[in-house]
Amino acid sequence: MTVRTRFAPSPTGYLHIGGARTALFNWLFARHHRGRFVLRIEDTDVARSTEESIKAILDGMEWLGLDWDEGPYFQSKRFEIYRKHVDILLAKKLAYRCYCTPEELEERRRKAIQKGYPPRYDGRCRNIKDAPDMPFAVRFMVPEGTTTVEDLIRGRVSFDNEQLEDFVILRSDGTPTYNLCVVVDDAEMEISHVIRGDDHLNNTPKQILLYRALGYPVPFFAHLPMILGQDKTRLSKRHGATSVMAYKEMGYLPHALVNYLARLGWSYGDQEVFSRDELIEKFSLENVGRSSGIFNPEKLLWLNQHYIKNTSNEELAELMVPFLKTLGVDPSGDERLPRIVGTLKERAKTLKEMAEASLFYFKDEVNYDTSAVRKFLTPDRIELFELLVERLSGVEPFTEEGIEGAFRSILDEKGIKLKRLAQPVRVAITGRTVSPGIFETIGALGKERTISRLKRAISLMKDTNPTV
RNA sequence: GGUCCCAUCGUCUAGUGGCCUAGGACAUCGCCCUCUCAAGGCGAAAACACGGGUUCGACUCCCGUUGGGACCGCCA
Repeated sequence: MTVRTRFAPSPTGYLHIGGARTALFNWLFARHHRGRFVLRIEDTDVARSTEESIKAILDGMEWLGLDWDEGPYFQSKRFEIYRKHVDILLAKKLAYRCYCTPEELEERRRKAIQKGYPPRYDGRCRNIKDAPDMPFAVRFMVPEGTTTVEDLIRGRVSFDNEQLEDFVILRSDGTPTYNLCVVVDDAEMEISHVIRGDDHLNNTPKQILLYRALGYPVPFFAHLPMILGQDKTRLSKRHGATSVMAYKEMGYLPHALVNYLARLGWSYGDQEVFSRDELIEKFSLENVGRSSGIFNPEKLLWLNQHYIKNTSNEELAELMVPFLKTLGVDPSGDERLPRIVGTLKERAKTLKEMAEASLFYFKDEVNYDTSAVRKFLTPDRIELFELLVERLSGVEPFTEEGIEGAFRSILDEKGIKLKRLAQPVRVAITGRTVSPGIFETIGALGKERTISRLKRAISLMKDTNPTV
């Protein structure tokens, strides 16, 4: 049997963290088994579905590298197929027309809750005659008995059919509902494994009943635990960024998010870091946990930092360009970029952070931190700086080793510690007290710029009444 | 309210009856390294929700309690 999985989002918003993980697990399962991964857009709710949302979901999938083999299929274009299935059920007397109006149902539901009864449809239209002129919905006739879900993650879960009401499969406006569409599509698209969120477990018996009524084979089910926010409630906007694309904008690497999401609910011994191929190779439903997990942004951040650190300078240079541009820097043609990135990548948690930290390399005017200047750019270092300018000018080629040599020669002569010289120089060329290593910073900045910044600092120090 | 699911450090988790004095990772704290900040290294603190069984022996199996979550729509 070839494995076929699917991701079936409804386009009523962006691709969020929870959806992305569901998509990822389906994708991993399909790839692991060399099966097919299908994308299907569940847009039967015409009122709430939007084009932007479809695009947002596709963009998110693409960014994460979750490529699909078939689709996207759109349920809105398959209404005829669903109608046909409803007719079959109607003909087999496994479904019936219901003439109750939504208002009546709402009223009855309200009363039931008030009296403490379960708010369930009572099946009153089961045996009434068809009235051709009246608007109707179609309900599935739930048989008596027990329905058991054989879940690959939860095990065997049984439901008493009495708990299932005769649910609507076709609305009075002629559009089909979720439970019907999902079954028809999964059956027709020959989905072998339905891997989805825990929140669908309670729908599963209804769907199994539908598969049977329609004469379709029942697929395997696997219900993934939910992802919760810090307060243990279902992850939502209140918990901060939940849109996948928001993470792109914040400077996350797609694979960091993939790695993080994979480990939220799934594990492989003590291993935390997985390449894409490793994930595919090692993923299995057996190692998916059963309890819901809390989304932990700090661990994601750590993974992001880890991957930034381990990405090549060239690649990072390219990834950082859009972030620089939004900061007003156009680095195109600047050959220093890979090297600059190299000095920053050990200490950046996001691409955005890295871009911000790199600004001093590009701006002609150093943005001085006043208290740093006051503390480190004092007149007693003028001589040291002049000496450094002289030595640095003689360094050719301008390599890190050469730069360090220039520094060391001064330190030896003056009998001072590197600290004495490095901090003021750092302030002079970056404007602040925190930066990458001083030699690599100077190397990446370049000879001309370094010397001009040192000279500018010297004149600042000479100025008894400096304005910075 | 009814039904269903879940329960190991703050968080993600390892653990499938003796290997557990419960392991790893993030976060936290300390030390080392050091030109600042990071990174890195070393170390510390930190958990089997509770109560009953079953068993020679339970984190592991069963039951209950408690707690959390989901679903109960002519939403998906």
